[in-house]
Amino acid sequence: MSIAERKTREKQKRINAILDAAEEVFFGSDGLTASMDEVASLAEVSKGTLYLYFKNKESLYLGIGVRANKVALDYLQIGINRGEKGIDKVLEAVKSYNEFARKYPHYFRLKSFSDEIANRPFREGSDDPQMDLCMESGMACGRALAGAIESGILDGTIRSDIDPMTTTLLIWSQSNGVIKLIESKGMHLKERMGIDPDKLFEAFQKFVHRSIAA
Amino acid sequence: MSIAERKTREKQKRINAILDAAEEVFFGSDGLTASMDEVASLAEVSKGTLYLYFKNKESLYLGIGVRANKVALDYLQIGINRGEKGIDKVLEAVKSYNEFARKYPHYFRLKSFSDEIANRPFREGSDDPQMDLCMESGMACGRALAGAIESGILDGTIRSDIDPMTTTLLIWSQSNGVIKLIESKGMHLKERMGIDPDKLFEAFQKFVHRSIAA
DNA sequence: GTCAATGGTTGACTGCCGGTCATAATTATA
DNA sequence: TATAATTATGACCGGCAGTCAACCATTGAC
Repeated sequence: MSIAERKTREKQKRINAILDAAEEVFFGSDGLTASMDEVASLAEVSKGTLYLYFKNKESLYLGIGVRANKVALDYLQIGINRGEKGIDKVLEAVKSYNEFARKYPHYFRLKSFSDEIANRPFREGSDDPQMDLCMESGMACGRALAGAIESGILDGTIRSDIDPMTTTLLIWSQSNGVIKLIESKGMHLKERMGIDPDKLFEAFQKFVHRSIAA
Repeated sequence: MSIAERKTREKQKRINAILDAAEEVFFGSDGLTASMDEVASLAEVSKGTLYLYFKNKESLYLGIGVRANKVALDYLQIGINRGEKGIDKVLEAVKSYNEFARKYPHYFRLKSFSDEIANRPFREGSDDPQMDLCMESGMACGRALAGAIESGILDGTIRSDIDPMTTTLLIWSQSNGVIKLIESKGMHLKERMGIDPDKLFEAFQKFVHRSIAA
């Protein structure tokens, strides 16, 4: 160990420092002024070095996307553990995921963004390691939810005439859609339509419950 | 009429020509090479003129977003008319909206994008007419769906213990989420998860049906 | 301790693109 | 026809993503 290992460790430190800087710049007060030069200077690294660790700007976004996915997974897991029966696990997971989106709106936005580019058509052998990391961490979220649904079918709290995989995808994408709406409409919801965001999400949970409960 | 009217008509022609060019450039073979210079040259207009009719690039996107919203509304309406009872109207509308997204993937993508910027926080008095047009055309879609839901509650095919407005928002955002997933995962769905996109959407319709049917 | 060699780091530089503006052409008005 | 108003032009500017030839530090051999 020692030499080579220390190098790897230092490299990882560098990468993390760069990602820290990138988050600060990309999520900073004014999201428009997000230049690579700024990230470089904030990470106390030259621009060349930046491009040594990350293929391009998109790659940096994907790097943050990985972090976002990890936090999202944590939240999902918390929800899943909170629920007793399978159906509760699912509903709690969804609720917890919403809490994640509320608490880390930047992460949620970036997650959507990075999911989109990670799944972009016609990219088989990706030449960007961040891309693979991002996809893998994204799929982990899906697996967690799928596990909860399967457990619900097993313990009889979720109807058994549905395909677990299909249902996972549905609930996952629906959650993203609803949360995105809440995020983007923001205050407009309450002020111009008289709808409370929390109430809306509760309605979504009921909606899901009616659809999948045994 | 005559003079002033002719001017307005010609102006509108110009705007449409520019939007045609913009669509061709933005949606063209390689979406990456989408420069304003290119739009200008394709519209056979100087760059200055471009900025005479559209505030900036984003404004052009919004302009196309308006077109997208109009087509989407057409599809929704077709679905609504296809359904007999209220519940059928809703399910057919959703189905038809999915057909829209399949047939005009660019429009669907752009619709998401423009919805996002049109709803961006802290923009009250927008100084971009395209923005207002885009918002209005987007809301028209919501109203159409809301109408269908309300008719379903009235004719007893949709459960009456739900709030029409809330349900409209839910179904709308859920549809967007599911379609976006299908769009973005693309072939991955079938090839790597063995799931047929059409089957997935049918499952979504059933999901909705279970939740809102009386 | 010296000396390559390897791997890591730098920042000036390039090309491109969104957006502007002084000028020019065209059209309306008198 | 002369003048005013409107509409069109494209050279130009600033800024940014991404590159690259030169530079520096660490390492391991002798």
